[in-house]
Amino acid sequence: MAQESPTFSPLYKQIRSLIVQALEAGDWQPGQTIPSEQELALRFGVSQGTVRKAVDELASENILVRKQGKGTFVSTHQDPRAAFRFLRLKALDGRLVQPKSMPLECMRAKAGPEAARNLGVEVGCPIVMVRRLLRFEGKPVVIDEMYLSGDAFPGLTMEVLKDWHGSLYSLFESRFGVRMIRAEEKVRAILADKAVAEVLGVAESTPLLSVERLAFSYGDKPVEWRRGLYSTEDYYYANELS
Amino acid sequence: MAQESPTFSPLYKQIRSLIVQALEAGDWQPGQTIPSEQELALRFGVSQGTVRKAVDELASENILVRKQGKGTFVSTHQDPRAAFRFLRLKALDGRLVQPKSMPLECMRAKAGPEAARNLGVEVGCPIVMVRRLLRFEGKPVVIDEMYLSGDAFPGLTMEVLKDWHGSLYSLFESRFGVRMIRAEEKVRAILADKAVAEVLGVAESTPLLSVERLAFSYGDKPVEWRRGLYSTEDYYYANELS
DNA sequence: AAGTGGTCTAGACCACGTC
DNA sequence: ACGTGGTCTAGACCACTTT
Repeated sequence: MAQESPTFSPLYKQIRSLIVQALEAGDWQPGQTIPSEQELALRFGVSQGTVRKAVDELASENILVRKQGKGTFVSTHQDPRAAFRFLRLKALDGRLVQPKSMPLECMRAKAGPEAARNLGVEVGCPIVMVRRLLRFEGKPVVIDEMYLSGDAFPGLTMEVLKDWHGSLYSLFESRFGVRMIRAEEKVRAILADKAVAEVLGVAESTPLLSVERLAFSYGDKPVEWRRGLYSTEDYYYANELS
Repeated sequence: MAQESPTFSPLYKQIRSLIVQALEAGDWQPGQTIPSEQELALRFGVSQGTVRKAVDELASENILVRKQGKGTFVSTHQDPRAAFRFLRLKALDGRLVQPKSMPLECMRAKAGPEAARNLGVEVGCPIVMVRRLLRFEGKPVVIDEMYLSGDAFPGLTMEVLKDWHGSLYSLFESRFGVRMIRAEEKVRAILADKAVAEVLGVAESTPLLSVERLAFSYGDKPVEWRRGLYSTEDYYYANELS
């Protein structure tokens, strides 16, 4: 037999790709259902079982959400329960608290070497820098500074940020069509400098978590690089190992 | 029809339980293969597809490992590549480094209220306390203090710890038959006190990660409660969000 | 060649939600 | 009653490893 599959890819992986392409193209919007498995099977010319395996994989990656009896939905950052997915903070007693975001600064700039490397663009490309404060139960807990590809976020201004009540990722999703799929975080411990201490309402030299995040959209494309400083006097960063 | 399934449980979940029971009973040892899907299907009187679904789930939880053409294996902490699973530290440049463990203290005691609550035992039950230092490339980076149910770890002494070259979890697995399946971690930032600073070779009041971990064995039984202090001058705590 | 897991199919039936 | 996803089956064939 000819060994004709050095790039062998199972059918369900190809179906998976087709579904992701449709999501990227905006054929199905966040929060809405996608066509039924039967219909997708017909459309793609495969059996329902093969579509099922593709959807299973996307559901396990939190890109789709299955609901028995109702259909399969495109996951959305609008869902308030999804907020914890990308902000792993819990109150010391384990409670999940919904933070409120307060923008501090929003400016357009050119990518420096570090931002360019992380975002996978050329040095000097247009980017947007956003600084904001997160309050939990009224108390400032997180200060974030993030860098976004300018091209992907036209018209992102201080006013837009101020008018938005919800998570940043739900703004990105609904206003700019940019959906965060996964992220990598690097956590270290640092000391609060004077400026940060003032904003967070803690003493200078208070220990803080430094959480550097690179967030990816479809196709593992990096679209956001951010660094957050977390005060962990009343909250902790929760993680699950398995 | 009678609504006879308030406690409905799919067949594959039951098969999953049977497999976990066999693992708990020690029928199949870490690193070894389990019987083939065909054989399990025969033994349990279900189709191969149902066994497959059960095994799929256990593989996704890192309890089993599938290897095409070879069989399905019981995962083991002996595998050096599995060390990162429960110790999420990488060098600043992203390299994975294999740490060396150095025991500092090992004593038996009675559970205080906090340890008892976390381990799910009565106050006063026998426990073992272990303190140890982790070195990465010669440098001290982590100091750990852990509490274990005394009953589950008979004969765990300083000598045993000193003689062991490998991860603690591989020692627990091979010598005591206790296998860690998953864990929850709470991460905060704290300041090094004088004693800790000395051991880690950093200045007093250096910011450190405080990583509190509760580790579970089969059946979500808590068996280890530990707190680690991580120096993040040369390493970071890596996490993947999705 | 034989044995393992991996993929794909087709069809039956169950559980859940909506009409 | 109907449509959706969820489970279960039986069988065929593919890809990988070992004998």
